Amino acid sequence: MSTQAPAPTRREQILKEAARLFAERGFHGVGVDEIGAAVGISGPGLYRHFPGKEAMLAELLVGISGRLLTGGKQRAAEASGQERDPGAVLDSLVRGHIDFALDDRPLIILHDRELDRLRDTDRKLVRSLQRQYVELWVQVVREVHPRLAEPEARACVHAVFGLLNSTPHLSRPGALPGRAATAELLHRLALGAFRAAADGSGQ
Amino acid sequence: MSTQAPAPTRREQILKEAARLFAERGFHGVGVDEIGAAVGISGPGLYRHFPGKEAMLAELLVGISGRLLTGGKQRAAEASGQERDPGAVLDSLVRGHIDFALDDRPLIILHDRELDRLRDTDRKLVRSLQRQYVELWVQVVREVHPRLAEPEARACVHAVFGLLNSTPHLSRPGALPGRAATAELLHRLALGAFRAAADGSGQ
DNA sequence: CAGCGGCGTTAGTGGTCGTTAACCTGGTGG
DNA sequence: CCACCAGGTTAACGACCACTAACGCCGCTG
Repeated sequence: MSTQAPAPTRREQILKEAARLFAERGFHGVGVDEIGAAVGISGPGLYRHFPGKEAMLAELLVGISGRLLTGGKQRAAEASGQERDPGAVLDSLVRGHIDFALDDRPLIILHDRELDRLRDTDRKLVRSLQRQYVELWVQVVREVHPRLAEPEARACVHAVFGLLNSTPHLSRPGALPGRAATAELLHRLALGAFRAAADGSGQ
Repeated sequence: MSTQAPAPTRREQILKEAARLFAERGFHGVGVDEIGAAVGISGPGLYRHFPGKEAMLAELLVGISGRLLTGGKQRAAEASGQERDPGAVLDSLVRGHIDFALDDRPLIILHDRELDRLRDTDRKLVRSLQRQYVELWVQVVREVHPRLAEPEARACVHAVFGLLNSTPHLSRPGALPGRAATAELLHRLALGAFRAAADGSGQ
């Protein structure tokens, strides 16, 4: 890869540590002094980089929602030469989401846990990005499984997100098989769930 | 049914409202005055019923973990006449968990979100109950799908919990099909996920 | 070399929150 | 009728916390 960790800026350090702490103890459970200490500066020094504690959370949530969406759009687009194969697109979406869940565990946790701590305007933005991401999935799922009506497809997508996002919640990471095996397992679980939902009431 | 809502005691009112508020805004995000106001008394009056705010959370989490476990044990036991059918047991476990997730949404949310706000002793108790519940599922899943090794089965169970617990997270309940339809859909998703995981790498 | 702006620091400050203290009140049993 | 107790009340206290103020250091740039 050409991107070789180009010396993380202070802002990025702060965001990374804030994400970890917020995920561990909750937004209200972490003080600014702790965040500062985690990057080697203390307390109010953070205000040289962010206008406030909530701004950090907002940037984290907008960031991850945006990256999920753009990643999803990209995968949906690049797999669509003429004669696009919907199954391959869904496959790619699932794999991309799994990579996210396994590599950015704190962000995935924050993403559906601390959304309500945002100001109205930020929360609306994040929700909009999340909604677009869901709709992207719904569309692809319905191409692969045309028997699924739209509300059912949307419910399935939400449920599968719950499935894919479940791994970060495990306290000790050692409880899982290796990363590759876990990814493969989640992949099978997700696709199997969609297929079972689409196979109608007759099993 | 013979149980016809036998006049909820004050303690029960408090627990119910506290569960709702904790689920909405997080343990640290809710003040004791709000909890009091939600049941018509104000602030410190709660201390006639609980030794502190954390005791409410502890009772909620121990309560739900315990009820999940005893419910699961019961279902596993009653389905096991001689010639027990593992598929039916798993079916029953899934249905029972879905009922819980759909009927006690706040508790399900708290259950995997605010565990870390407990004192050591309470947290250990809850974790122990959760672990037993997981192991119960793992055992049944491996009877139904013997090809699954134990670590994989455990990972699958965690993931399916994530799937089943995903519905409470949806902000507006109106986004789903009716309760029965949602339950049926979740049931198919869960069993389909297990089956797909067990069907090995060949799809 | 002067000055200035980025990036810290420490010392407050106002507000919130969990908890305790002290007091009140209506029903109940001796 | 009186004592008591369960279950409230309001007032206050101490800790904590996000944020601001005032100041200091240091590497640029002109």
